[in-house]
Amino acid sequence: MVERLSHLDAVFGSLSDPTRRDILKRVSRKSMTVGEIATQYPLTFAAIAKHLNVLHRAKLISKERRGREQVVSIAPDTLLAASRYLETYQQLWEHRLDSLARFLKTTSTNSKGSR
Amino acid sequence: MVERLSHLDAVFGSLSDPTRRDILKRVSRKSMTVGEIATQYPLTFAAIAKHLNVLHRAKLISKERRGREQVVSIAPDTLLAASRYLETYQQLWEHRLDSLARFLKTTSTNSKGSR
DNA sequence: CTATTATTCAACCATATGGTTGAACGATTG
DNA sequence: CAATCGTTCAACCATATGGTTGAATAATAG
Repeated sequence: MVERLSHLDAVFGSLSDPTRRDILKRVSRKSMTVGEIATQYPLTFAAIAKHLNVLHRAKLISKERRGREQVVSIAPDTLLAASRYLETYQQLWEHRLDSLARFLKTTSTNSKGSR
Repeated sequence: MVERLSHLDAVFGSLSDPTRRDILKRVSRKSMTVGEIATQYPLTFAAIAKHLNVLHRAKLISKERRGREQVVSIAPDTLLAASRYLETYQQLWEHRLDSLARFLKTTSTNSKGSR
């Protein structure tokens, strides 16, 4: 099921860093080991490991040990939840705009161009 | 069109705080003054003003002076951009899952009636 | 002009974050 | 077992963040 809502802190916090978004992009195309990921950036191995921890705590990725390597994969459900969250806002303001449109329509037929 | 990509840092960073998400929720229903918003939280006026600044820099809200008050409204386009961004990830992994499904299908027809 | 209301700015504090280096751990290879 | 490869952990540093209080500004009311 969808996690407690405060989980969104971690999800959006993770997404606020460009390196982490880039890691997520790469991993969403193809699962990669921690080492493979680390070579793609001008940062230390440890820095990348930290970013992966952040993504893991937010449940945006999953890790699976394969021999001595650790394979990182994307965790689609969490992204879906975040996306759904933003959609609710869209619905809210779309509803508002609709209401405004209706309001303008009814008042313009009613009023004599006041204000 | 859609803002420079580093803008996403600010957008997701803004969304990572529960107070700011709540402000956004309230404002998405109805435009409010800074003062009205501030009374809704157990924080100082200044703290709320800071949160509004963060949201404003991320272009998630807009402010408009009305007399001595400042009216805060939601800025739908930015939310839409963030939502679209997450959707591209969904598409990426959906594509991956589709590919996997096709792969499994073709390999099973190749083999001798497995399953 | 003065007072009042609404908001912003500035200085400060505590904690979180993103980065580093170097040591430690876990699994495989010889 | 020892050596090695891949990864994690710990300590540390600089800067960012979220909060406070108190002073300063902006617009209206008297």
